Amino acid sequence: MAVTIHDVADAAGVSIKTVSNVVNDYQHVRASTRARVQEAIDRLGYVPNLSARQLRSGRSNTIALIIPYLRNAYFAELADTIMRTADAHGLRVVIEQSDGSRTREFDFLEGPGVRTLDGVLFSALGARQADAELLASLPVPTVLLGENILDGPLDHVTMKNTDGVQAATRHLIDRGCTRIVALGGSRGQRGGSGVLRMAGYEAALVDAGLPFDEGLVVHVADWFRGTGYTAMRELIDSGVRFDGVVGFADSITHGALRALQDSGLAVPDDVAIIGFDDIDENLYSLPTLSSIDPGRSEIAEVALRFLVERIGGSTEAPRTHLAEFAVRERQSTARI
Amino acid sequence: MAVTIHDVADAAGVSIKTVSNVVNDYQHVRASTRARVQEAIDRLGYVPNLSARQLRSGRSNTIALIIPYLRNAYFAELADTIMRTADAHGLRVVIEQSDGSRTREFDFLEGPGVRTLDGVLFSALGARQADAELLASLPVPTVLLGENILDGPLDHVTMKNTDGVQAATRHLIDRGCTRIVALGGSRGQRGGSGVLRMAGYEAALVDAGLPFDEGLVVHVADWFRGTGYTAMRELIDSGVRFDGVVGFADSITHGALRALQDSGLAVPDDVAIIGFDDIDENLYSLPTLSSIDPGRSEIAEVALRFLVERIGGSTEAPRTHLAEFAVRERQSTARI
DNA sequence: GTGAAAGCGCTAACAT
DNA sequence: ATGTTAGCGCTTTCAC
Repeated sequence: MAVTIHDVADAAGVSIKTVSNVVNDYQHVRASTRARVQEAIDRLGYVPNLSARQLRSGRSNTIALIIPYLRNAYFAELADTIMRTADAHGLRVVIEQSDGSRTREFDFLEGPGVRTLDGVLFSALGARQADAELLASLPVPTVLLGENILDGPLDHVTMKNTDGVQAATRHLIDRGCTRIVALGGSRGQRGGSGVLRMAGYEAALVDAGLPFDEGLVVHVADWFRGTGYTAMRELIDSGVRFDGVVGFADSITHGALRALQDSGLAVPDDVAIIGFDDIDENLYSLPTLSSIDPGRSEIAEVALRFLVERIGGSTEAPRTHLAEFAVRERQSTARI
Repeated sequence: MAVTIHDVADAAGVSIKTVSNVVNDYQHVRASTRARVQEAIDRLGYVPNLSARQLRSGRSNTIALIIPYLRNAYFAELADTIMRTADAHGLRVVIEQSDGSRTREFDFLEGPGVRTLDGVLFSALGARQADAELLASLPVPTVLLGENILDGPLDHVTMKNTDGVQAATRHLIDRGCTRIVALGGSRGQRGGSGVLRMAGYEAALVDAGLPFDEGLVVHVADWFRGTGYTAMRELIDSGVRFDGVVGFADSITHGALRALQDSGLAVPDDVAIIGFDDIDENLYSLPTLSSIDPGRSEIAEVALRFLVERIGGSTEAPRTHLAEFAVRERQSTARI
């Protein structure tokens, strides 16, 4: 059997309360007592039982991060950033993959596992605006990342989807592009990132006095590389002409880039292309991929700050924070 | 306060034991009783408290996966595969990032958090052969993934590093390459994957009667894209001539690919290049990257099977399993 | 500054 | 087939 607080107490000749005080860095413990207890802890190799601590205190110092897919580089990089930021708050992070399924999202959010957590960061993909009410009655503090549910009952930290894509589109226009493909527009729900990003595309066209051509809008069902590849191949094969592409996620944009090249189109000479997310891969692809940096570390920092405040009992009205974005210019949109 | 088993028992007019029996799908419960209890559970919205269950039973149905870096696509894809496999065993997975640091690895393995877990899958990077003894006395069942500690006290599931790189090198030789760079050889410890892969490279040269040239061996400190890029640039700038590259990890190989192209070398015409890991990115790079598929799903399946057996109390002698590999031929090594 | 006692919610051992 | 009881290891409350 493992060493318990009682064993330490016996060995040090004190009560378990005193051992607990030492373990938890309680201030008012006589130095000599503390030393004696610490010696016993070290000698016996005592390690506190977190299950017991959690059952009693109701706190686990652990939060969950719900994301759709770990294989998607954007989410893997987000998870990494969040884990490191959480570390600084003394919080551990467990990652849940939802596969973008609303059912899986809520199975987790309402299941027994979530109650062992101090809070949740929820990057929703399946959940909709209509689920706002369900989100209002979750058992633990939750902060939303990403889109889909706007003006909901929860703190919400995300990126400037519309402004970012508008800047990306303007970047292509400034470069001389006039027929720009919007890759990743989704027929999806109001408030989904596909829709928000589409708005940025349209706004940039309006600003520049360029016509909006429905034939340049490519819808996709998901954001895997292969989906971007297939969609771009089909567009090219359909005979549509264009000189720029703004991809709504780097993953599909890399697929599209490859499709352009397979079709004999030179990038950026024939077609300039820019993505969104600024994943590590962009720095080493051929050509390197211009992208919108959505401010991942700002998102991680603010989301954790909000969550820690809620865990601490804050009952402020729900807040929304949009991280600053930046255009990262690389070879795929270089001037010829 | 949350609804407890007592509340349900009162509501259903039974004892807490009966509620527990229903919740845990114990067979010998009268159908009518079960229905009554279930109704109370649903009506009250009872959800079991996992902390209490774990404290009492000593089981959490959760395992940890320790990996160096989530940002590295190989590990992100491995984590995904393992999470899905674990799901089928009814196990949850928490991911720990070690940054490849021995200290971080052992801080976790010997810390309080690990005792709340039923087992650990440990992809060691910092730990060494010399740590074998420490690994023998871990508090929970642990299965090793990857290299570094061979013939240790634990079950060990990994890939055919030597055979895989030997096949990759032979693939280049078959294609006509005679001066092949080994990218990723490490001066590291005996048993590290860099060393094992290096052995495969040398074996293939011997088989083919090709000379071993130390000048074609490039050492790297880590496996990030940028490291591969820099190392390849330096090699090229040094004036060494070569017509093939076998990269010991896809990440550094993608960096090297980009460096070749930046230096005006055509792939595969001037230089053929093959990697190791078979990450998703290989399918969409320009050119697509040939690679060794190390058998990730087999690794995940066997590792979980071993771990589940150990959790079940198996005291068999430590086993080693090497997954089958496969050469995935793509454009980067296509015959001209 | 330290101790005694209670009890978090559950499962397991033993009754019946 | 169901009930009773004990106790997992800890933190918390209240004494002193």
